[in-house]
Amino acid sequence: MRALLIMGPTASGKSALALALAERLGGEIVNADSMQVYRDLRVLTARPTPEEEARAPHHLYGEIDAAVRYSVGDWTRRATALIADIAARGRVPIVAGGTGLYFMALTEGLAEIPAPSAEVRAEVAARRAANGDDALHPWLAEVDPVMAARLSARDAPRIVRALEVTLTSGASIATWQTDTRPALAPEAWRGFALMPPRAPLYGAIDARFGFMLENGALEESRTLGARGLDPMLPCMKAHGMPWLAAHLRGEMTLAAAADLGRRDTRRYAKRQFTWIGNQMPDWIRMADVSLEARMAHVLASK
RNA sequence: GCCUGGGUAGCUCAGUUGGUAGAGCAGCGGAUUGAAAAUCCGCGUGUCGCUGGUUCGAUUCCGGCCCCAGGCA
Repeated sequence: MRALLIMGPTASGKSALALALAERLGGEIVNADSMQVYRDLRVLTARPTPEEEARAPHHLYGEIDAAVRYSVGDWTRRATALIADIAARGRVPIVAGGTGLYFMALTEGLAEIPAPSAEVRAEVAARRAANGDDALHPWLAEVDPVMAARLSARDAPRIVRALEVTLTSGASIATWQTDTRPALAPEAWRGFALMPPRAPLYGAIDARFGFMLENGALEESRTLGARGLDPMLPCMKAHGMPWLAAHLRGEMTLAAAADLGRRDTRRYAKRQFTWIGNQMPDWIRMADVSLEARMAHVLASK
């Protein structure tokens, strides 16, 4: 069975569409959202409810602890195996989520690169802590001029990654990345991108944040915050979490935290539109807004 | 009804002694190969309330009108 890939900006209704398709086609849903893989913030990350999960098989939702630094590589290996397994059982794999990089890893590929050694990671972290972020780019220019030229001097996460790979493997990450092959064959999938009008989507984002707060988002944040985890961990960066944490520390009002959470979410939606528009040229764009129209659209072109 | 203050970007405002205007926030465009809901790069998006007049030229000066906030009635 050909896999159906459903991408769209946050709050556009991906989960509802995936669920309706799964029920209609006998499908199983695979999560492609980098935050919904975590267990801790069910409400704040808009994960499907237990009732929704009971209506069709859901995979890769809420199974990772917030203390884990999950990655696109971890996800891609799991998702690829799951998609093959679902298809082998004669069911339709429906991959739904908003993380463009995850879909890209599936359809374009993710290079196999040796994991940086613990020693190198520690060395990079130590030098970063000692000399500051500004010292990272000059260092990269010494050991990997190609990547240094490619990256902005202020793009710390990518610079750190490039340093770690080069120092561990002895070869530039740019070299490793040239060997990239799709995890899914082109004929094995069909991609659909939800492209609703922007203004109403922003309205939905704003409204949803209020709904989240009314349904336990603040308590979730408090519980996660109480664990005292590194604020740089991915799960700690979920939209709203840093601001709600600041509010819980008494640094801002709940209203101010909510406004900032909404703003971050709107900006994220904009980046997702950009990703779809420029990284997913072959995906079928769907301007439809209603679930019925979207269902008809997908069923007609799958 | 009268007086005063104010109408400039989506919002809050600055400014132009007359040469079609700029900050913050919001927003927009782009990048994206193991943190990607991350991270980074780029961009003012404007009938200066409306309308006459003076002027080579008006958002700016003058007249009239409209709207908003106070105050006096």
